[in-house]
Amino acid sequence: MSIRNPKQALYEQFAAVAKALGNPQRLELIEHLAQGPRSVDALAGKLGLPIANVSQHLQAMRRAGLVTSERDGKFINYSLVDESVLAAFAAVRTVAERHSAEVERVVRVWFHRRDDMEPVSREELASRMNDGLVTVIDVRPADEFALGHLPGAINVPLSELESRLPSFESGREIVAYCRGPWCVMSFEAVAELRKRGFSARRLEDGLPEWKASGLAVKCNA
Amino acid sequence: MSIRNPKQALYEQFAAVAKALGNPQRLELIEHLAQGPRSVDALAGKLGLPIANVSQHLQAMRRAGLVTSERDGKFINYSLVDESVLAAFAAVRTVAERHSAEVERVVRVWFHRRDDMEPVSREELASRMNDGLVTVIDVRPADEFALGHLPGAINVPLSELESRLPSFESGREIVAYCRGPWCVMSFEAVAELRKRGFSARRLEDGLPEWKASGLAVKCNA
DNA sequence: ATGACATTCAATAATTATATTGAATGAATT
DNA sequence: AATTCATTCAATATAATTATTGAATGTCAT
Repeated sequence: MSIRNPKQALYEQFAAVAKALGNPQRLELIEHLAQGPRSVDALAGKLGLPIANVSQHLQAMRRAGLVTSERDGKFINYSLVDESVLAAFAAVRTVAERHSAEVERVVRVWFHRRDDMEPVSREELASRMNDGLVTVIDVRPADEFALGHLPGAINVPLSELESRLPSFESGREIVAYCRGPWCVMSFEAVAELRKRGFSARRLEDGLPEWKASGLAVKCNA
Repeated sequence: MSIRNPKQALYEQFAAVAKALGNPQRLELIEHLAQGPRSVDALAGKLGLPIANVSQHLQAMRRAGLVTSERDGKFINYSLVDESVLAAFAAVRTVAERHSAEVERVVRVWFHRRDDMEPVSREELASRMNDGLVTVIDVRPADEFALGHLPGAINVPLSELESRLPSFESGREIVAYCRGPWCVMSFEAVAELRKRGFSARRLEDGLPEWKASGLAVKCNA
């Protein structure tokens, strides 16, 4: 590394952070890490990528100051360094959402009509849960649910949704949530539920954002 | 480009935005564009880079949806697409500031003691300006000053600071600002002023943040 | 100690990013 | 129409990123 002036040195540091965010796999890793600490192995399983590859990505993120790691027996658990990483991800997403026609197109093509998917705000959901007016389903896999979920939510992994449909009260509104604002699982759940005649909506964003806004989270540990 | 699932497609879009932020030159361009629209030529002059190089960076940013361009005669003026780009830059900076020991080191080495450089908040400056208690100097070059500055600020480009020192009232506090939170010019101005016995501080952040927070801006155009 | 397992390291190949150069384009001026 | 000037394009060389493979490291259980 050559001698630089301070301005360049700072810009390089900032660019290093942005660069660490500048890869689709790493963003997906961040979304998973936003749920809580995870081992390399668990992350590799979730993303369907080779372990060595995930390890390299995690190390790159550690170098940039996005994640930290801690050994726990045979496992090494990575976690996000703090909420500022999620805030940066969100800010990047905002730029993309506002300006990239491609994002709009993808959302529209895969999720049909955007207004059909108008989400429930956290505040609205919190108050309707208090009044007992709504069934909240967490469509993430069981292992992620166990590590933290909305109090009162029931875990209905997407793969089990169809088989568990008969157990839902038909008049009652259902709100689904998953990992985050662009996690496809809650979109798919809502689409499926509506096809079967249920009144269903998504929660805005996902569990990490719920947690970040100071609302209660329950955990099975 | 291969066929992807929607999740991958979205992550790729988000990553493209982060990637466009992931280069020190481009970040510096963003800081300049935060002051207002600029031509390729003007930007190249400010950064001291070849015009073709700057043109390529700007095109990369345009592809990612960070900037737009508009022809004005011989010139093509680029501008930031909106404040969300600055918000993303700020979020990235926050991650870097919190977690990168290197940033801290650079700041400390070049700016001596960090607490010496405690900035004035926008609110505080606004009220003290109202009371007429403070001299506000804009240490950016004259061309940037002309395109917008704090009302009541006087333009003292860093290069002219020394020769204009005698014109400053010695009892009065001086607040310096420049392009943004990490723009070195205001740090240097404050250091110089203090060396000469003046009471001087920096404004937190710079002009774009002042503007973004809804405070008035004056312009010579 | 030995084997099992999670992770990292090292080496490689393929892809992508970046800087540089000079030519091409397109708008204004003469 | 010829010139000037800002910008872009095209071609190239260099460097950085990414995925992949298999070996190495470190921890736990037996």
